[in-house]
Amino acid sequence: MPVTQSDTPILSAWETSMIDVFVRAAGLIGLPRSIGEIYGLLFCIPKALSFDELVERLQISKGSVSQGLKVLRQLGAVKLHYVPGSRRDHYQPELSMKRLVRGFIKDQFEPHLLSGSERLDSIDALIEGEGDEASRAHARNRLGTLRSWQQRTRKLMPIVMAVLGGAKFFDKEPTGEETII
Amino acid sequence: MPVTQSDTPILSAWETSMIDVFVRAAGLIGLPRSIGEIYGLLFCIPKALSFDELVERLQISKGSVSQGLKVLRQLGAVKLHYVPGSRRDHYQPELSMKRLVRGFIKDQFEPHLLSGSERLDSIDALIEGEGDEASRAHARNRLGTLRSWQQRTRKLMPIVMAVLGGAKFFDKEPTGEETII
DNA sequence: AACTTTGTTCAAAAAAACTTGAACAAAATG
DNA sequence: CATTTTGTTCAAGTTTTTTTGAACAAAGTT
Repeated sequence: MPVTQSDTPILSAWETSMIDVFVRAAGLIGLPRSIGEIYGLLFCIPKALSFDELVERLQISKGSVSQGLKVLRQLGAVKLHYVPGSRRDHYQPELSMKRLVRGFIKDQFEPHLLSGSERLDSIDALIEGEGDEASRAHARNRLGTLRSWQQRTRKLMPIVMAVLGGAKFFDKEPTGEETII
Repeated sequence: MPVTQSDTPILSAWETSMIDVFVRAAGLIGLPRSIGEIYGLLFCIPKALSFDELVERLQISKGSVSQGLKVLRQLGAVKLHYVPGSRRDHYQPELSMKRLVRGFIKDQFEPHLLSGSERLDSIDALIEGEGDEASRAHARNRLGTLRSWQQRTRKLMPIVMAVLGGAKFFDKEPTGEETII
């Protein structure tokens, strides 16, 4: 018997649209379509879904679902949900924006910031071994600009988290311990 | 005469490292390597560079430079700099982090947020035409979550800009008009 | 222990993104 | 107005990323 596309659509119209939103959002932050689809479907459905249900309803390969869930777990964007009487893993979406953002920053952003600092130090060393004093001065100056960008980015993170959590934020400097939102 | 790689390197060691930093940063925000290279070189050099100088020193094609500069201009990440006696365009990097970030948000982020709002409205409509009341209720609920994420993202932007500008930020709510950084 | 279920891994295929360079347009120059 | 200079466009080529699916591992069942 030829395998035709089932005539009862696997996803409803609103689910398809919702998943589309997440696919685009994933693209925006540099994640593959399949990850957007997986999170999107979990976001739509009231109950926890198993691996197989994701494969079947999204019509994507086991490989993609396996890798996609791995990344989503790393990011803290999905949670394992125990389902009595089933030995399959079941997944639910993390719905706290704060936790989602924190996971993303921790996993994708901070590592780059960190390695960035080391790289800047090594550039500092290279500068001293090249050119005349005037051009070294300019180079040092630009490196300083870059360092200030890094610092400001670092300072920004806790503020972002605070705003998202609705929590109070305290500046680390003793001069201005003021509250935000 | 065979064209061998010139033996006077076109980029010094520190410039190469610095450009590497920008190439990685570009990747982090979803921009191609060539754009990181172009901005990176402009960032290193004290004087404004012409189109041709970019092609020659970076050893990339005219096409890449042309497209790269187009994007960088859209983002406001480079500025045209008039050089007397030359009819070539000369470019300088935008060095204000605040302006760089604003350009990026305006160009790459806001459009998605906006179209996102419209999409959410159309999902709202789709929900009403499907399923039983219980599942519609759940769907509306999740849509609400998504809307709240959008709103919070929107609220975040001005705060980010304020922090980057070193300017004072005032909460819109009359309850807490407190200062930050 | 053999078999089934559940999920991972990874090489190959497919798709997407980026770069190149030749053809082209626009404007200045001789 | 022919020529040169300057830069853009876009089809084709290249590279990178993503997806697939078959082979495999781990753990539960009979």
